[in-house]
Amino acid sequence: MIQITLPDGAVREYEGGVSAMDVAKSISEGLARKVLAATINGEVWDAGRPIHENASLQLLTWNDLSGKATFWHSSAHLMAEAIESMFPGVKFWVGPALETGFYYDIDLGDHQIGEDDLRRLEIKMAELAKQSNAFVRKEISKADAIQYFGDKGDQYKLDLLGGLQDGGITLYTQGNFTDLCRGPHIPNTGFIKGIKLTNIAGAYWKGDEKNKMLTRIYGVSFPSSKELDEYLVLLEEAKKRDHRKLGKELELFAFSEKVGMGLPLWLPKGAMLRERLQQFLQKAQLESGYLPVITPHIGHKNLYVTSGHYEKYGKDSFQPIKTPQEGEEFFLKPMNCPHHCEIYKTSPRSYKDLPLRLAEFGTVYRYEQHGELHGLTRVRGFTQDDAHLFCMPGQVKDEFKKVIDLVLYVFNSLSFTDYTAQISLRDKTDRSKYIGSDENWNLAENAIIEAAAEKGLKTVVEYGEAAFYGPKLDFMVRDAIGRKWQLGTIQVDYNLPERFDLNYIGEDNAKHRPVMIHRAPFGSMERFIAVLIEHCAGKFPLWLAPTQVKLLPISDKFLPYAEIVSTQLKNADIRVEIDDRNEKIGKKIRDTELAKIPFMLVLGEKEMNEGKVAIRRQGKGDIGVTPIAEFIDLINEEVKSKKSFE
RNA sequence: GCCGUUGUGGCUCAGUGGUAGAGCACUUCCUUGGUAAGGAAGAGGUCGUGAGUUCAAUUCUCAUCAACGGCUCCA
Repeated sequence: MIQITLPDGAVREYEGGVSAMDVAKSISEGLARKVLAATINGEVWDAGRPIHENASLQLLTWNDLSGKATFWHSSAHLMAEAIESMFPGVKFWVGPALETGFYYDIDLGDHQIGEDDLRRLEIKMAELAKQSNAFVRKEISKADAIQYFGDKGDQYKLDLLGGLQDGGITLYTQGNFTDLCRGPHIPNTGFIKGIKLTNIAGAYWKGDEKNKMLTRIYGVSFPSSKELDEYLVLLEEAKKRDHRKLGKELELFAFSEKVGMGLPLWLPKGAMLRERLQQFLQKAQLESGYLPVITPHIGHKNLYVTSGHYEKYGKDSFQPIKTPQEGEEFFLKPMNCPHHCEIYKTSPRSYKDLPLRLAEFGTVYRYEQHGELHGLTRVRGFTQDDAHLFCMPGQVKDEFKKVIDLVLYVFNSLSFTDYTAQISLRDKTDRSKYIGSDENWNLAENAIIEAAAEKGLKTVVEYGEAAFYGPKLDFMVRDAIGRKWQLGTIQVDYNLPERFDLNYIGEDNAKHRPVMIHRAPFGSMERFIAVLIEHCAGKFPLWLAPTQVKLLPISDKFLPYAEIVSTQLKNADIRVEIDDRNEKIGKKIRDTELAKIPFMLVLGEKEMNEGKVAIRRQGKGDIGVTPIAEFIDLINEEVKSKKSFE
C-alpha cells in the first residue's frame, strides 16, 4: 500500500500502481470526469500514469492553469493527427500550449494550406476527438527513438532527440498519431469539444531567421462548445475595442503613407484627449516637486557618442541629419536622457539640490522594424512622459516610493484597478555584464524591493531581467476584458551619470556621483492612449472626453437657444459642440450615441421657454430636465471626481 | 528584415479580361420633426504604385509600397 496526500492534507491509502484517475474515482465519479491531469509531488503527470510510491497529489481540471496547459498541449497533438491524416508526409517540429490555446510548427513540404483548410481541419479534429482515443505514454530508449524517427525520415524529431538524455524519453500515441513528447496529456481526446483554429503564420525553425520557415497553425480548444462560444464572444469584444478601429471611428488619430509608417498623426479630438492626459500628469508632477524642461528633437552626434547610443543604435536606426557644415551630424533623439544630463550639468549641483527631478513630455524617434509596428502601441515617433530624477544613492528608495505613488495615482484615476509590478534584478550568477558598483546595485535592488513592499504592490521578481545599467520596476495592468499590458516603468541608471561625468558636492565638500532614475508612468502617450481606448472601449471618462456635451436642437428654430447654452457651457470650461444639421432629433441622438459623447442636451420649445436643458446620458437614455446652471454643476462635479466610464 | 493574407470614392465593402457599383458620410432641395436612421436629387474613384502578357487589364503575371496576422511562449 502507498499513501497519497491530497491538497487538503488528507492522507489516503491505495495499492501501489494506482493512478490519479483511480484516486479521483474513489472520491467521486463526477470529479473523475473532469480530471485532465494531476500534479504528483509538484510535477504534472498524466492522470492515468501509475504511482508506485507515497506521493502528494493534486488533481488538475480545466480550472487549473496546468490543467488548461495540458488540455491545449493535447489539443496540439490532436491537430497534428488531423493534419497528418489530411496531408500525409508532413513533418512536425514542436506543438506547445500557450497562455491561451496552442500551436504546432509544421513543415508542410509541398503542401499549401489556407483558411478553408483550417475549417476542414477543425471538422477532422472534432471527428477524431469524438473517438475518445486515449493518449498512451510509452517510455523508449534514445537509440530506439532515433531508430523510429530515423525510419520516418523525420529530421526535426531527430534534432530534438539529439538534445535529450537517454532515459525518460517518451512517446505519446493517440489514434494513429505518435509523437516524441514529454507529456503529460489528458486521458483521451474525448475531452476536447470546442475547437477553433485561429490563424496560420510562418515561423522560423528554432526562431532563427537563417533557418527554414515552418508553418505555424494556432488554435484554441475547450472542454465544451459553450466555453468556445464565450471565448469567441470575447474575441469579438476585443475586436470592437481595437484602438486602431476606434481611433479611426472616433477621429482620434490617423496614419499616412506619405508621412511614413509608424508616425501617428493626432487629429483634433485625439489631440484634445492627449492634452488632457498630459495636463493631468503635469499637474500631479508639479505637486510632486518635478521641474518641467524642454529639449530639442535632435542632438549633435557627440551627445550620443557620450551617451553610448551612437554605438548601440547608430547603424540600425534613423540615419544622421547632415548640415552644410562638412562632417557635422545630428541625430533624432531616441531618448531624452542625454539632453537631461546636459541640463543637469548646466550648473554645479550641491547635495542640497537633490533630488532634482526634470520632467519633459519628450518626443523621441526610433527605427522599429517594419513588422514590429502596430497601431499606436509600437510606433517610430512617440512622446514619453519622461522624467529623470537625479539623487543620492540613499535617496533611491524614497524616490521610488514617490514614483510608485504617482503611478498608482495615474492608474486609479483611469480605473486601472488590476495591476502588478515586475521587479527586474541582476542575474544571480553572472554579474559581469552590469555596470556600476556592487554596493550601489545592492542598495538600489533592495530599495526597489522595499519600496514596492512598503507600498503594498503585488510584485513578481525576475532575475536577469535588469538592464545592464540598472534594476527596474515595470507595471503591468489588466484592462476591462482581462488582457495584460505593460505600461509605466521606473529604472535606475548607473551608466549615464558615469558617461556624462555627473556629480554633486556632498556634505563632505567632495564630489560624488548621483544616481539617475528614469520613469514614465504612462510609458508613452501613444501606448497609454491605445491601452486606454481598449480599456474603456472608446467611452472615455468625462474629464478626458474630447467632446463632453453635444447640443441637439430639435429644429433650426432652437439654434439660437443652443448658441446661448453653448456659450454658458464654454464659459464653464465644458467642451461642447452643437449638432446644427437639418436632421430629426432621433438621427442626431443616434449619431451622438455612436460617437460615444457622454452627454446630449435635447433643446426644444419647453427647454427654451424655461431656460432648461433635457439631459441624455450616452448609453443610459433620458435622465431628466434641469436648469442650465444645475447641469454645469453636474458636469463639474463628475469632472472633478474623475469618475470612470461605466 | 522574413513568411502568409489584403489593398476598389472620406468610411465599410460588392464586382468584372471590354475603361466600375452599394450603404454610410458629403452638397443642394423638400421637410421643422421631441429621445437610436424622414424624403428626393447631386457630386465624388486613372480600382495602392510601376512594369509585363493581351486587340483590350481594376481583373492575369512580376516587381514595389503599405496595412493586417505571425516570426517570444521550445518534445
